[in-house]
Amino acid sequence: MDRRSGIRSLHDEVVERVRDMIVEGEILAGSHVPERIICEKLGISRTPLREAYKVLASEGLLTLLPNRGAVVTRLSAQDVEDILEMIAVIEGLAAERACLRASESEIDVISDLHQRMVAYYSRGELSEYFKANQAIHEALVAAAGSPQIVNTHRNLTSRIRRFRFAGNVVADRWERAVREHEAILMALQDRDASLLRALLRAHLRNGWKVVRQRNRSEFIDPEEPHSSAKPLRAAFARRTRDR
Amino acid sequence: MDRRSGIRSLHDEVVERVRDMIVEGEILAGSHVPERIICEKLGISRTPLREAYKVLASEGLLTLLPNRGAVVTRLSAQDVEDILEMIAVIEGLAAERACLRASESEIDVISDLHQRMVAYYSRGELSEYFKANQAIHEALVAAAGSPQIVNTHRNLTSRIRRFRFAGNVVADRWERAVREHEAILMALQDRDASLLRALLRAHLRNGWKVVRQRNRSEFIDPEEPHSSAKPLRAAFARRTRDR
DNA sequence: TCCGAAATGATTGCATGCAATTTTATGTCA
DNA sequence: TGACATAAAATTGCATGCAATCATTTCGGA
Repeated sequence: MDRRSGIRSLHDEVVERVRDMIVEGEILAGSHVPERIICEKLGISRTPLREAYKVLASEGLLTLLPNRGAVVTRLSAQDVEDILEMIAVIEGLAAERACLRASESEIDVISDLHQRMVAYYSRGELSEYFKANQAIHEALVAAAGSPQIVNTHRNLTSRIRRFRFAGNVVADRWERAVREHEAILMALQDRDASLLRALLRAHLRNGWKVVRQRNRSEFIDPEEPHSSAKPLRAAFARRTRDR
Repeated sequence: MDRRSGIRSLHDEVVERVRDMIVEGEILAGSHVPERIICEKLGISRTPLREAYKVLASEGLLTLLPNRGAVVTRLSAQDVEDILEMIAVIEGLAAERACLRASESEIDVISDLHQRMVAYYSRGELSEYFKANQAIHEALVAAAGSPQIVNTHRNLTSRIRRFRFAGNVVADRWERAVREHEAILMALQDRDASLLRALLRAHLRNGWKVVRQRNRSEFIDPEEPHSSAKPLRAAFARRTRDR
């Protein structure tokens, strides 16, 4: 939680490493994640890993089954939509605050980020574009001046980040996303809170449409939310066979 | 996280126990919480406790200082207000959903809870009233039919539950709170989402006014967010000497 | 061959131990 | 007495070990 000290203990590092593995798809949704495998991959013992698992479970990325290990949480399309709706209202709240109390220099920083993002777009640098994009949303929330809001926003975005990750963008959507961002920036500069809120909401919705199309197979049926025993067994069999 | 299995592992139990200690004020905000003390109090070893600490820190109730242990997070008045604002928009989102998709029987359950709560009120049973009150808010959010929203709502409410705990109610506020709840229930029965949202928001705001009055000394100055200076000073002296 | 129970193997849950860091106590010098 | 450095004690971070639980396999019987 507390990121202001430069000292980073091992379990903190592990939380980020494992989170990245999940977000970047290195570990597939629904798959079983035995402690030993990750321990060996990271070269650590089980204690800090287990502590990291607890944190990731509390963030909603892992689901811990008592005595049966951890699985990467599978989300239904409805789950993703719900999380996006929550992000929308939280960003809306942040937007209102930001319009009221952000300093001009804070807005200038966001404006700079935006210009940089546009540059990445025109050069076709997708990965850099994504980072800048995310930085803008974070900066916008941060401009509300509330660590609590920043925390909650980060928690929510981390749950669905893997769906927004590279590969989930098509040329058409990319161009529109940039235009939407332009409108967002202008609304912020005009400190038009209600317009900003509406634009952010639409931006999130539009992004979701694309993700939904492309990842349809990824989502589970909300009526049967849990990976049955079969995939566990299959995953296990595969692993033991592989060595 | 997964609450449907009856099996509760020790660290889960510990999370709840320690959370209750914090929420109920047994451990004061800002105080240092050495592992050994809690271990002995609960009769467990440090491993499950440390895992619980990580979860509570990720929920925002504890702040972990690397190599220096855990302190109960102190919130500024602004922090509490920000969290309440987030609860308001999340409950608003849930309200909209609930008005759209809740079944009549779900609404009836909430209505029953309300009647029970009113009965506790008229009998002056504060503690029971609080439980019913909380159950209503949870049921209302649950009526939106989204586990994700329920999770996030619970996470937010747990951060400030200690401020709403018993003793924070005065007769005048109590009566008004009951009346507000009556209006809330009626709006839900009419499935009037925008009215419901406004009522929930006002309800939260009014509750906050009272808490703010009564707990003023509890809150920290947002500009100086850290606990006691004494232990920090020793660490600082050492650090400066070292370079 | 198929089904079910005991045995085997692997994995998780928790306790303990040791090294590293921090905090407190002690001692020295001005 | 007070400031500073050193020594001792306490606390945290991580690794390891053992018991408990779960998954798989083996074996016996129909």
